[in-house]
Amino acid sequence: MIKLLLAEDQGMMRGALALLLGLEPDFEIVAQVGEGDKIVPRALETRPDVALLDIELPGLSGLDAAAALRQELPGCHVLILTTFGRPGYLRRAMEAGASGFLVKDGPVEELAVAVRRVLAGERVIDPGLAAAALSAGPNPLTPRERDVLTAAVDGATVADIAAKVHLSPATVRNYLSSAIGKTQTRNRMEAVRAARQNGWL
Amino acid sequence: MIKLLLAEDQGMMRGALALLLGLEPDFEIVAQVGEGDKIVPRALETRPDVALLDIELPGLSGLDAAAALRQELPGCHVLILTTFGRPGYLRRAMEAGASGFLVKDGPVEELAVAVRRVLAGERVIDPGLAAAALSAGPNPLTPRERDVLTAAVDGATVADIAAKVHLSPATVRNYLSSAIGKTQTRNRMEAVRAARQNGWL
DNA sequence: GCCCGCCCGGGACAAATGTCACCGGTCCAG
DNA sequence: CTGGACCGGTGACATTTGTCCCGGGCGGGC
Repeated sequence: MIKLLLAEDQGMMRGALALLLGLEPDFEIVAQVGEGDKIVPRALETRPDVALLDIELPGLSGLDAAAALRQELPGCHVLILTTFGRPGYLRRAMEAGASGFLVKDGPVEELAVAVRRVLAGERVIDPGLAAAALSAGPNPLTPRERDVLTAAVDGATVADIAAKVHLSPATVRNYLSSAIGKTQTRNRMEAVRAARQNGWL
Repeated sequence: MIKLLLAEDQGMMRGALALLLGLEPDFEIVAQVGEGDKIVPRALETRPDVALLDIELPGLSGLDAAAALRQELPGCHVLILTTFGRPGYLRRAMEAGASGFLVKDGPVEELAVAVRRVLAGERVIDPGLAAAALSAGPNPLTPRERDVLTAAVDGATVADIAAKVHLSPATVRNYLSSAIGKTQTRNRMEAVRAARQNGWL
């Protein structure tokens, strides 16, 4: 019996996947969670063989949870299941020790076969996505530039960002400028967009 | 036998829901589509009793498709199924003649009961969402303000927007200013964010 | 007919933004 | 120990953005 943990915030998706995977005769869903910070505790309780993790989760990110999980429960394979096939996500997933990376666009049948292949020790990654991740290169943004950029989402002013990050407005503008330069964009919004696109956020 | 059409762009979600609904003994999925502009043609072929439509779809929006569907196939009930419970979406769905409005956050079990209730002539709407839709009021943005705002997403400059919408830069700034005023925000990005939030986009 | 809302534009002005040069400090690698 | 990267900050500058004037035109409702 293959024991599965399923982490996904959208209730309907979670329920549907759980039902679906439950139909496989040798699968057993031992835990379902909707928040990232419950992944590790529930995993320690239930000792799954494979953890299916979404990335965008309330609380802890699925990527961070994956890293923690590999620490706490090395026998548990991690399969990332996400809406967005962003190069930086894939890179971070691999660095976090994930065994596979699936996008939700694909057919459902992929899911069960991916679980089995991961359990067999294989790595499951979309070839096109792997190429994109390599061609995009590593994250060029420094931690501070990331902080400032993430604080700049949905139109915060320089003063807002400065307050959020506890920096001088002048410094914030410098970081924004350098981030804009590194992303080869023309303003902060294009920069956050580009950084998001690449999974650098 | 209740015949269903399922429109959803995310392959995994679509497949999972199809399998799930297929388990109900009296349900039959007669069509699955991943693009909005295929909804009406497929519906005309297969004559479903209920159409389950996502809103954000490539091609035609699920809301526009709903309106068209009500025209072409009045006997078919429309059930909107969306990630975002935005007030303006609900309003537009009702205006388009939808019989129900579900958010994907809820449990899967809701889905089948919603389909049955819709078929029984009932309307299925989250009460909290209905209240939000009423309290938010109707869309205050004029068509041009909407155009300019949607062209302003992801950080386009005034010149970019002007080119996209075929307007003078000065006019664009005027529309942006009035949109910012109506949304009670401080800059264009906050305005698009607020407009999005309310489903006014 | 007249008002009103929407459309399209211009000009002027203050504020915000993006860029650049420059400062000092820490810390790490060669 | 020296160069280089990152951090935090300042000041000056040009550009962009947001606001408030103004103008004219079109169409619908009372």
